[in-house]
Amino acid sequence: MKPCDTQDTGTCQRISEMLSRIGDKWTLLIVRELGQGPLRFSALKRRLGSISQKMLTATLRNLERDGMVSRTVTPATPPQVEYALTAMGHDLFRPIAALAEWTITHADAIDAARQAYDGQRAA
Amino acid sequence: MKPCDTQDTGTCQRISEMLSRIGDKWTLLIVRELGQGPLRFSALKRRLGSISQKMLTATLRNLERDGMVSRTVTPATPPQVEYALTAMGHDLFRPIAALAEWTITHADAIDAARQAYDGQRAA
DNA sequence: CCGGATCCTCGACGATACTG
DNA sequence: CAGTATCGTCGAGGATCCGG
Repeated sequence: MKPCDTQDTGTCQRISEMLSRIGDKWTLLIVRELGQGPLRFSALKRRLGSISQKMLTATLRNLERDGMVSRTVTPATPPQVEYALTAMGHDLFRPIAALAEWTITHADAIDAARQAYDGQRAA
Repeated sequence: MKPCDTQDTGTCQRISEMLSRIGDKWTLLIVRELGQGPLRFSALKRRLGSISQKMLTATLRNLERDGMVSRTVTPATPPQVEYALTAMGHDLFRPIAALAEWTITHADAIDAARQAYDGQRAA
């Protein structure tokens, strides 16, 4: 029932690792873009706007290594590289969407809690 | 359907923020412990083993500020402080459990993808 | 027992310049 | 176009000491 209660420590760390990956600065945004269809490197970079090439490359490498994203090179001049979500990558959407929905429905309550907490400290 | 597709940028950032919080080094482990019942500061620290007091305090403060955890002080010598999940904190379990389940069922596929990726680079 | 204050280390991330 | 390499910054997190 609970995320880790019945799991051994290794499995729990695994879950935490997954959360860290998705919770990092760019993964969610990249997966979001690719969720709408394959994109080339530059197109992806343009859509994300403020990301550096370094981080885009690194994040894509991680996603590729974990089998979430496929990388297809089309030999040409200039070269073309297309990134797309794999089946597993798409699958990942479902549980993330659940967490997203939870966050949206609780956003007001969280804000209220923060204001209450901060207000109390000012006194 | 998708986590952020239909959401404005602010909401998407909100979701990312939530993922970062849960994905940080200690939050999941702490929430996991408190999910089984309230605990005092030292007991929590003992259970987590390798955490520093600083990080335990900081993480608990964040959770308290967001309304996920309640902090109850019992005046005494020595002082007693008990931490417990709030209703909202318990609620958080559900979407996290979904992600945990996903991770467990795909763990083997991810491992295989990593080995394939790493193996190819060695050549 | 609880937790604040301080110092230090280290990895994430960004900016820039360079290559096939 | 799609990267790699290098450098610098900054904050997360650990260790330790101190106070209520």
